[in-house]
Amino acid sequence: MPELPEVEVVRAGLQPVVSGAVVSGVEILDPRSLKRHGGPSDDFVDRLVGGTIDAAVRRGKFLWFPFEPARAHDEPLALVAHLGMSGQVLLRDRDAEPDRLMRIRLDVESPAVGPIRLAFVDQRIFGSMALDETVPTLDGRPAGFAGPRLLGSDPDALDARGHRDVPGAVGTDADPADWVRRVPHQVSHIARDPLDPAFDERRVIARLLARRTGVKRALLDQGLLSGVGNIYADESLWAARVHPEQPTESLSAARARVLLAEVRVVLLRALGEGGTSFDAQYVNVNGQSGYFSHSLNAYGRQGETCPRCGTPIVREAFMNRSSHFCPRCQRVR
DNA sequence: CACACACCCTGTTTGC
DNA sequence: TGCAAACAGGGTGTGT
Repeated sequence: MPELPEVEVVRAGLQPVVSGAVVSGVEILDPRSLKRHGGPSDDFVDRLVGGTIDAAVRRGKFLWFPFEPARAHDEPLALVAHLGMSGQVLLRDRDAEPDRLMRIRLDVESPAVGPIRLAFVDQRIFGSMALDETVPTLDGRPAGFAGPRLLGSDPDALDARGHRDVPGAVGTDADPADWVRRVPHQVSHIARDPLDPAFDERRVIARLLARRTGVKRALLDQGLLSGVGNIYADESLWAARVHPEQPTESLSAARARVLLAEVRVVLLRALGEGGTSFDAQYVNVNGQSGYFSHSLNAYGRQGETCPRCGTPIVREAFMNRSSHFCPRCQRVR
């Protein structure tokens, strides 16, 4: 469940369960799911067991759990999870039948719900878990979103750009905990996402216009802005009436602002519908699917009519994937 | 530094 | 029905 809304749905589902939870047991069923862990499986297990998870934090498509090891460590650690193309984190009873494609099993004692299992399930093994050191954020702002509820679920908390920035809430500037302003080393090169209160819109637009590539490639560059993948790139470009191959250097700042505004609208709408799901592969922590697939205007709709003008949506090969757009509404100009 | 591309993997769906 | 090919929403490393 790979893009920002789907990862946020998972994060929000885990946050109340993992906060303050003590890890009681870890089993690596497939070591390939630890490929981003800088050490052997034994090291992963040994350092995790007995420790306490502080929270569930997300930046873009990356999810991590700030973590206090059983024995005081010189540097704060984080358990980093990336879902890749097909990863899931599912909450299961410990005596439940194991999920067939479970790669990592984490048993925790949760203050909120008691003993429970976090099952890392991943068909294609593009996802991973890892223990990683953390570094302070460069701008001194919170490293990601760690709120107690789904991002965007409280309309009163959103500012004009769709940002949530509530003083005093976990994961905002007012939170004194150390982990709030520390980011896992392997996430530190990932840019902030467009729903992050610390997202620097002017700087991102300046960098976007300075590139010499197609605008969709830029939208997918997680070092420029994070959280947008193939589905939401296509949906945002459709909403903003921008062709995916529109050269970035030909965009006006005004058009770039409109595009980023549409990115936010699309991400927030998807959040409101629990994310996009095409099948059982993409589910929340309880195994339930979202509904945004019913709201798609371009993605996966090749041959069907554009909801705006009635022209058939086309699909074109793009970076080993596909772009879907309306050839009439979205022209290179 | 920025960009384009190859690569990593497996299970399910499709088309013959 | 059986089989192979196509397909899938990710990030990273490398070479230019």
